[in-house]
Amino acid sequence: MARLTDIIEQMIKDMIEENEGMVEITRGALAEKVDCVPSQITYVLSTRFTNGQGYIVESRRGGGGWIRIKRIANDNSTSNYVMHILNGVGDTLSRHDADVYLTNFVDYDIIDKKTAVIMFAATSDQALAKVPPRTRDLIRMDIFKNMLLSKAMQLEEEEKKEADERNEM
Amino acid sequence: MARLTDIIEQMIKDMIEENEGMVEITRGALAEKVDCVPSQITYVLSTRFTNGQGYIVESRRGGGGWIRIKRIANDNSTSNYVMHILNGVGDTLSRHDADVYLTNFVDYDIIDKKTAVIMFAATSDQALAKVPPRTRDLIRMDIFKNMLLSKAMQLEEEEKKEADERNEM
DNA sequence: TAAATAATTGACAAAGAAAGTCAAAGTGAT
DNA sequence: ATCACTTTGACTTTCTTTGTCAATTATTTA
Repeated sequence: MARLTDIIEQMIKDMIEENEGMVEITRGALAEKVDCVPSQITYVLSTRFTNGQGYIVESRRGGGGWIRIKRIANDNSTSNYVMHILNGVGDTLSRHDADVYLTNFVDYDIIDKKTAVIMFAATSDQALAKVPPRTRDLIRMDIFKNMLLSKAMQLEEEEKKEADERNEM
Repeated sequence: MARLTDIIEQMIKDMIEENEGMVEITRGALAEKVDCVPSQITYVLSTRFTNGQGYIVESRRGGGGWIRIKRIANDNSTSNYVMHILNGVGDTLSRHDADVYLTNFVDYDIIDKKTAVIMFAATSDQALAKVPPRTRDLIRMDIFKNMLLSKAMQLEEEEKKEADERNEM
C-alpha cells in the first residue's frame, strides 16, 4: 500500500514541519533518496502541494537549481479566510479535493475535527452514490459550499461577539 | 446453495471482526481469492455494506488503490440510539423532516447546535438544487444517514474513552 | 569574454494499475 | 411467468509510474 507518492508527500511535509513552514530541496537528490525518477517528485508537487492545498512552490532550473516549498500562512480572520476559499473554489469538487480542503481547515483551526468528519461524510462518494457520476462533483460542491457558508456565518457571529465583549470593558 | 454474494459478504465481515471494525482490501485481490469478477465485489459492497446497515465504505482508484470498509460497533448506548434511528427511517427524507430530526437531536443532546446547522446546510434544498427533484429526497437521506453514521462513530469512540478512563481509576 | 558543457528543473506523453459504471444475461422464489 | 436478485464482462475513469526531450542556469574552457 505504501504508494511512492504518499511516501514522498510525507517526507516533504515532515521537512516543512521541521523547518518552520519552508523547505528547499533539489529534485534529483530527493528522487535518489526515495529511489524514483525525478519526474515523480514533480508529480507529487503538482498533485499534493498546490495553491489550493495551501502551498506555494517556487523553483529554479539549471546548475545549482532548487525547488522551494512554502506553506501559506493564515493570518486573516477565520471567517474571512473561509469566505476567501469559498470565492476561490470553482463549480465542481472531487472527493479527494474535498478531503484536502477539510484537512487544511482542521490544520488551520478553522473547523474542529469532528465537524470535518461530518462534512466529509456529507460529501463522500457513498452519500452521493445515487447521484449520476456526471453531476456528482457538481452536487458535491454545492453541498460543500452550503456547509462552508453556514460555518462562515457561525464564525462571523463568534468574532462579532468577541469584539463586543472587548468593547464593553 | 451458497451464493457468491453471501460468501463474499461473510468473508468481509470476518475480516472486519478480526480487525476491530475496519478492513482495507483491494478489490482485485479479493475477487481473485473468491474467483469472481471484480465488479462482483462492488455489487456486494453496494448491497450489503450500506450506511443503513451501519457501514462506511471509502475507496481510491489508481495504482495502489484500495477499498476501506468501516463498521460501527454498536455496543454503546448513545451510538446505539443513533443507529436505531438510522434503521428506523426509510429511504427518503424531505427537507422538512430533516429539520424535525435535527431539532430533535439537538433537544436530546445528541448533537450540538452548530453541528445541526452544518447538517441542515448539507441537506438543504439549496445544496441539492441540481439534483433532479424526483431523486432529491433519496439523496438527502443518503447524505443524512452518512453524516449520522459518522456522528454515531464519534459518539461511540467518546463513550469508549470515557469508559476506559473510569476503568483506570 | 564568448562559447561550450554540464547540471538542473519543466512539460508532457505513454504505459500501468487500480476501482467504477452499466447493461445484459442468468437464477430462483412465488 | 414474473420479478427481484446475482453474476458477468466490456468499457470508463482515476491515479501512479516512468521516460523523453526541451528550457534554463551555472561553470568551465578557449
